[in-house]
Amino acid sequence: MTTDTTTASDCAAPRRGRPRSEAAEQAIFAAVEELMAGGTSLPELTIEGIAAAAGVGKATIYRRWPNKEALLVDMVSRMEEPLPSTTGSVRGDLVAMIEYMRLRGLAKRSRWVLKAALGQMHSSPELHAAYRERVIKPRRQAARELVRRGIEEGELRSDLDEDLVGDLLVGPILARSVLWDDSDLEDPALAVKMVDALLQGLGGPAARG
Amino acid sequence: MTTDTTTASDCAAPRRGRPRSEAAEQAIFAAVEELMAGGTSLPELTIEGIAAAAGVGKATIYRRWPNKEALLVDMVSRMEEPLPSTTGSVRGDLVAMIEYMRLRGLAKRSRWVLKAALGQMHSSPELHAAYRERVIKPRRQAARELVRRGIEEGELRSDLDEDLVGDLLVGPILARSVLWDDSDLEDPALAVKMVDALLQGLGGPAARG
Amino acid sequence: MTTDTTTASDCAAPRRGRPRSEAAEQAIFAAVEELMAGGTSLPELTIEGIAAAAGVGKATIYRRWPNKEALLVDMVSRMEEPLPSTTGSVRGDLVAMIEYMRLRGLAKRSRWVLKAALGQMHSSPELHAAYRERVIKPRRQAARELVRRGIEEGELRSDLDEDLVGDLLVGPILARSVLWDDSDLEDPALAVKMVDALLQGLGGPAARG
Amino acid sequence: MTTDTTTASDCAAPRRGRPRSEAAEQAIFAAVEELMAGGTSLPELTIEGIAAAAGVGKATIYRRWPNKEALLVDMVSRMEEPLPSTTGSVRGDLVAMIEYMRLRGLAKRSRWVLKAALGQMHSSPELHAAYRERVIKPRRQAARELVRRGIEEGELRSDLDEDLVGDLLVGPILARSVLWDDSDLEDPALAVKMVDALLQGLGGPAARG
DNA sequence: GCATAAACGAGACGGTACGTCAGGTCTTTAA
DNA sequence: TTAAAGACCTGACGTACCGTCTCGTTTATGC
Repeated sequence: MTTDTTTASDCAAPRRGRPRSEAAEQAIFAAVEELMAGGTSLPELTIEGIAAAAGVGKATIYRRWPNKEALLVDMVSRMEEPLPSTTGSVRGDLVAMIEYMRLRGLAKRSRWVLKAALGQMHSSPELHAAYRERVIKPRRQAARELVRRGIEEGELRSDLDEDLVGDLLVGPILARSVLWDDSDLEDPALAVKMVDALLQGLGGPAARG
Repeated sequence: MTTDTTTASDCAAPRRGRPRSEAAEQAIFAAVEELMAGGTSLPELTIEGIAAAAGVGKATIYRRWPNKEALLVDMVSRMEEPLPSTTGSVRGDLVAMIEYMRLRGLAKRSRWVLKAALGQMHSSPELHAAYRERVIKPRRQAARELVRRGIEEGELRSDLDEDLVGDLLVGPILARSVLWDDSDLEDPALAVKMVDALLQGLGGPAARG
Repeated sequence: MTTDTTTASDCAAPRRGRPRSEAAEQAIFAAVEELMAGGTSLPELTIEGIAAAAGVGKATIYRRWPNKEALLVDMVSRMEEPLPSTTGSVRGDLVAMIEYMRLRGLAKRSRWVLKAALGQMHSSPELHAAYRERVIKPRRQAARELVRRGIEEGELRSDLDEDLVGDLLVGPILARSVLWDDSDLEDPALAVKMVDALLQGLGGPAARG
Repeated sequence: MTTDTTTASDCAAPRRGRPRSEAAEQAIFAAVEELMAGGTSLPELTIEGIAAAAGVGKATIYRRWPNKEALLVDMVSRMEEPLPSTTGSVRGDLVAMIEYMRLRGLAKRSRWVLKAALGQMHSSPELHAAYRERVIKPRRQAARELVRRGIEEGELRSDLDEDLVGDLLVGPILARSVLWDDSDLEDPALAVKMVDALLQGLGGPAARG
């Protein structure tokens, strides 16, 4: 999706000519953030505007990403930080993971990028795939890993499909952060409540009896 | 956002001048469906193209909706059918609701509209609000209603926030239908599995003990 | 070019149905004059605007004239007043004719119509012809008549083509009123100067000797 | 009104960015001529059509001229060739000047442009001014110059306003070429007849006696 | 050290779609 | 039947961006 020149710096070929300017790249990222922070909606965010705001030629952007969406996905995947999954118990890790997603959904800086990429990703199949490959899949993978560990350690039921359990855990927080209002994320105890409710089940006395 | 002509059909004023053509409206809807069915991606779906496919002037579209997104949201909300919430037990109703959403997510005809509106809705706040008001809110409302009934009848725990319970039930299926792949919806027993897992809880012997 | 209904009011047929509103016609004329007086340039003068300003439906205009230009030509030809050709000497009549054209060129009310029609008349051949037939031809005809009389009475040379003499007399004042600035028409003695200069000839001593 | 690129070719500033394509400019001019030659009337001559015929984007036209009229005025002023005022006697020069205007009025290639610009120039004051400044004023200036020379050399009367004399000479041919029919220009001896008639005067025996 | 080669800013290029406006026609209800 | 109102289809308007392509300049390397 993006060019390999930056990551593949250890390439054997000598790459003659003037190297790509790192400063330009940073200026582009900064311009996008600044524009979005300044109330620019996503369709209003044009390559032309980014180039102008960054003091950069349009070709300098197109040399790095084939289109606006690729640039955004690239920005998103760069913002992904490793899950802080280092806690002891599986329940604690689940809470940590959901809390992490809650905070990301709340964070002003990353929220628009998240929503943007999610929103626009349906436009083209390849972008959709790229986003799922680089952002969603790792998260689901981490969730599944956690679920597997929980099953092994007996903290989670073993008679259920791992993927299903993973989605039951991750789905609600994703829906709240992406599809609905931001106000639904403000409760600091949300992660704990969610995990506990899910672990214990929603059934009342009638169902439990 | 949308025209009042359909809802305000009981208006007292005589509405002078030539009335809006119902045929044109249907032609527009049909053209959108046809184009999307024909592999047109969402940004490729232009007002100009819709007008041409419908054999209609652009102004006839702009007279009804201010932009493409409003047209899509309108289409979505017209496709909304009342939930078949007529079953006996609360668990049965929950299954029915989730099954309904699963089928809607699978249905070729409505899926792209759903995704489209969801995807593009982040572009402008007013559209976002409109979509939430006319599509999401009713669904959440229905879910909450069901949850309340479940609590009253003892089928659901009474010590939890109703909204939270509603989201725990609705979130996973929404995430699967909107954010992820369509292949995750193919299991016909999915709704039953989800509801039962949620009601009984995900906790294993360690947590339960 | 225009409809005959107004002039042919003595038509034998009973003309069933609601008769055409004379008030509407006057309102249209008034609206055009008002708009033009209000600084509306000619391409800005739209049928739609006229109808709105006159409080009249567009169809009411189209029922009378096929297009904007026809309406203007009709207005021009209605404004044409008979030449005051009642004076004694031919020289006096020539001066009167040119003075009449000078005043028409200066008159705020008729100037824009004159220029408008002249300007737009090149757009379509039939309009061009209509304008020439109803406005230009009568003037040239009157001028030629005058020239013929002048030749008969010995006040004008008889060895020249009548049309040429007519144009030599009428051309300069027409050019000044239509093609050039309005400031060139302000001299009240212009008509006398022109006619006398033309009658006596522009040649100086060298040519005359 | 027009771009400076052609006239200000000696500009000191480096003119950054890709330079404007001379080929595109020529293609535009050619397209206009071709369209007009092909029977397109002036209001039918759209920017859209010109761009299509020239194989050029609309923006390429709008980058150079603010509207259709400016483009036409520019074309007219580029077609202006220097008057062939090199003859010996003042009378000869006058004949040459009027003959030149007669031929321009007859010339198929320039006639429509002339009429077009003259016709449309009344639409907007700035265009009117531009046309007068770049086309009409030079012609009148040349005529006045000639008149002054004629007065000095005694070939023209010295007791008349120079401007008036100029208009008496130029007005008739202008009226014939612009306002009236083309058939009035066909006589090859027209210029000589006009000048001689004007120099000798139109007055007959009665006036002369 | 000096050519080579690529990236740089700027901005013009051919296009496409935008949302608006007006043209001229047609279909309502009211007079 | 005409009037007003206003919706209809058509098509041009002038603008904004798209993604590509020159320009002249700058900046690294490699001969």
